[in-house]
Amino acid sequence: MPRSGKEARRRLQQATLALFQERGYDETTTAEIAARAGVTERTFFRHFLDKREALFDGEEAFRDALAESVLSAPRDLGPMEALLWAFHSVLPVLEQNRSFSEPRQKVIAETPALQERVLTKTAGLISALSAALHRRGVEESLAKLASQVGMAVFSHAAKTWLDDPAAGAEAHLNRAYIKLQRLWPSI
Amino acid sequence: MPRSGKEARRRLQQATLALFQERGYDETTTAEIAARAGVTERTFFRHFLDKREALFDGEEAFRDALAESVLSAPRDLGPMEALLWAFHSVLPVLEQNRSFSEPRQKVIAETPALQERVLTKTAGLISALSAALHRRGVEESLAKLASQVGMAVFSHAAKTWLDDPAAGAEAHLNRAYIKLQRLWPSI
DNA sequence: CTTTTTTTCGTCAGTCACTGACTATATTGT
DNA sequence: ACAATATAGTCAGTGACTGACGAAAAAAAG
Repeated sequence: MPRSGKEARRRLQQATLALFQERGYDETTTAEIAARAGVTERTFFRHFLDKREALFDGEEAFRDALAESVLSAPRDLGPMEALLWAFHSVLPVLEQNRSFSEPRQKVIAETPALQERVLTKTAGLISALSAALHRRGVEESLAKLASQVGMAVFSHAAKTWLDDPAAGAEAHLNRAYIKLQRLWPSI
Repeated sequence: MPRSGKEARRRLQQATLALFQERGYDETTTAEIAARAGVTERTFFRHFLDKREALFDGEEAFRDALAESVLSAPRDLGPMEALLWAFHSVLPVLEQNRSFSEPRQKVIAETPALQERVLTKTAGLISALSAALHRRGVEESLAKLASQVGMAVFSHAAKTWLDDPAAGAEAHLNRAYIKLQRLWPSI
């Protein structure tokens, strides 16, 4: 077993997903995960803060990319339009990781503890988006509201896309935004 | 010590909030909470599913009240208007529990684990609102989107109201909705 | 008021997530 | 080859949470 650091981390991620699929979250112990990855339980907790976090690696990079994208949006766009611009720009990342996201989503769907963590990750994304909008000159509380609404649209699109990938992520995102606009028929 | 069930439950809630205030969440043990409530640790876990839940008692009733209110809204109201109607109808509950909510909010603000639980409670509210809207004839995914947006408005109003109670909860809710509408200048 | 039934609680033993402190081994740079 | 650094193993411990069982109080039945 190579002591290369990042490889052990990858093996731990794979082992985590695999065991959660096979036995379920509650019936999987961190010791078992470590064992399958050819590593000690202590090493698991050096790479990940807790049992759940192994399934959410890379969210930090995704968050930063999203915030960067908001900042690089054309300056004449309003808050919601800037957010949509950013969402569209990260869709390739989604389509890239589909093979990993799909089984992950199934595990999460049947595990309340993991759903709870999804919510905090989403909250982190909202905070990052909100901060980015604020740096674009949007008033703080308005930026927060816009980010929450935007994330609702994006999450909705991501979900419908996972259920029906044929249409393409782009189309789902557009549809989600149209649905939102229907809430105010005057738009 | 009376073995009355609900009184022990109340003492456990009070002890939980008090100890979280004094020593912080992480430095408080469930055994200490139980001891202050004059009860055993085992009893704590009989009343509450986990260490966090003692701070979130009553949310279930609040959720049901909110959903009921959505269903009892005038039938000619659109989704967002029905939600706002429901929010306004539960504002008295908020103003009622202010003395309890205020210290609770402070503890939550400095405890990530509790913030995570807030998010799941909020998600539960959104689900209930969404189901209620769906029973009003709103298409399912649109109901979910509307509920997310609505909860964003309500949460925002609740927060600003806790920071500045002078204006009254009603005013804060109206202001929050106006802020949202500013996102689409054409409304 | 006594007996039976139900609810709530205490006790005990155990599992498992997670941490700190220390040591060992591999990797990197000189 | 040697020191410096990063990563992993070992060990002992804390604390949240659970299951099983018996005890005691409260409520219901007689």
